[in-house]
Amino acid sequence: MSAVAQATPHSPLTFSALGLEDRQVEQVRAFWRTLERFGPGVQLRCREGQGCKRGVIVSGWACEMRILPDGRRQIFSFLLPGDPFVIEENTDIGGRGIVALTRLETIDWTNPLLGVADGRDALARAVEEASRIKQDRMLDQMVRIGRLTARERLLHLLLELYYRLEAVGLVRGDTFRIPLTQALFADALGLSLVHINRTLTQLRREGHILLRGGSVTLLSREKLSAIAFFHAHGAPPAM
Amino acid sequence: MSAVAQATPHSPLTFSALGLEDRQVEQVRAFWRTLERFGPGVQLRCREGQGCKRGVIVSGWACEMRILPDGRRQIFSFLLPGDPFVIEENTDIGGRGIVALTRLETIDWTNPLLGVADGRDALARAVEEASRIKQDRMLDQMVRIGRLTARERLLHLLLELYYRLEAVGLVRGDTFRIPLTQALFADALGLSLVHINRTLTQLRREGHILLRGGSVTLLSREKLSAIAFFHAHGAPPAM
DNA sequence: CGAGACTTTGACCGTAGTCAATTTATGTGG
DNA sequence: CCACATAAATTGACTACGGTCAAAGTCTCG
Repeated sequence: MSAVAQATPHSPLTFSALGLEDRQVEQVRAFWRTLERFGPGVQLRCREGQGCKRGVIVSGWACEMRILPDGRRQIFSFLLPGDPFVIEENTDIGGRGIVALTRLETIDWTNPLLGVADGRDALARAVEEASRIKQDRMLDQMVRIGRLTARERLLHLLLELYYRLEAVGLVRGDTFRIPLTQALFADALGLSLVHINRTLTQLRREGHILLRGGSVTLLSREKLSAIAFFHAHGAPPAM
Repeated sequence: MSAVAQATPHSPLTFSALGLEDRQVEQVRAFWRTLERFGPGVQLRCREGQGCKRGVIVSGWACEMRILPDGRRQIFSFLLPGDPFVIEENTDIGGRGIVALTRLETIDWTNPLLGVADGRDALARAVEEASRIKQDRMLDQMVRIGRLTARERLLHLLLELYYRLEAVGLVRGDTFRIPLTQALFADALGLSLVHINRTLTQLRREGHILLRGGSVTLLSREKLSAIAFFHAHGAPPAM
């Protein structure tokens, strides 16, 4: 419970996982000086000439997406508090953009911790692990849009978000805040806005979910997981 | 003229012809001792207890896929000669399996080259680059199955395979060998076998492609790329 | 030549898309 | 606190892309 932990009210995972010692607090302060803020809809970009930028989401949501020349969009993944990300230089067509979905805060994790051998290893390991889990989620996303039905896709995505947010302490009971419009669901799941609406309505009528005013509640995650073939990734509780 | 793609058991090349120094010959021999063969349909697995296995495809095709409990399949990517791959321990449900689609030859790239400083760096860089490009292709795959129509998906995938195979010298003119059944196309593109068949028939009738007996010809890649919103990855010709 | 795998075709169905209008938040300035 | 503007959600009518089922035709290879 150091000053560090208190400085991250929205993101309990990021630093506690690193086990920083007191003498490293100054390093962390430097870390926080790299804080950046973005408004909803803003695309994250890296400085001119720099190869790329590596950061971590502190608060807010973002997404990785591509836009086709004719306007179709595909969202690849959602970035939640605690998630590391990399912005590539090539930000335009054919690439992958990162866009803030809410007010967003990020920090840089490349420079400040250089030289802190211990923290660096822990950080590297944590980021590597996060990267591995993210790859798994990319595969989940492909299965969703490639082989699941609309209702399965929605439930599968909601379950993923539930467990990711739970891991960073952003779930209360069975409920969490979700700043996604139905248009964003559509672009993430490869469906039309209208069909998302109808499927959500159906799921509500069947008593599977509650969804209003930016909050979702998943009733009986057990049952929903079975319906949507969902399996959680990351640190498995094993038994 | 890729050495990797062409190197086969029949290759009569002598080491002296390659200009290798004596001390390197043993390294290369060790390298080739890790050659493994798999038959079509066989799933690649790692030794018991080992964390994972890293290899490179020498000849043949494979794919990464997941199978759902109810039998639905999603193919994530195809592995072609020259492609590096990693086999994870957890090979079962919820994971990602690598399956040979043809007779397959692979080599290990972890042990043998350790200690060859120069080669190690080059190898590491090459694999890192390959990994980056593969990530980009994963995003392409998501756009395909999430936002493209059946005809666009097929053309987009065929174009990807064309350029990847061209890069390793496996294309002659506009034509290349493609060991994929229509069922595999279906599982890769999130469509049904029947619809793949109809779409292919249509593309043939329209004069876009030739496809018979395991060979494809792409007529006018320019036009097809425009239709399918295709952009090649990897070493960009830039100008 | 025969068995099995693969492809092709037809008939019909259903999930999801499109278009368009209406209703309901959400938010902002007066 | 209300009026208005805008974004988001909802609903209906209709369309169509793609799925399913089933049968027949081809190709391969032992």
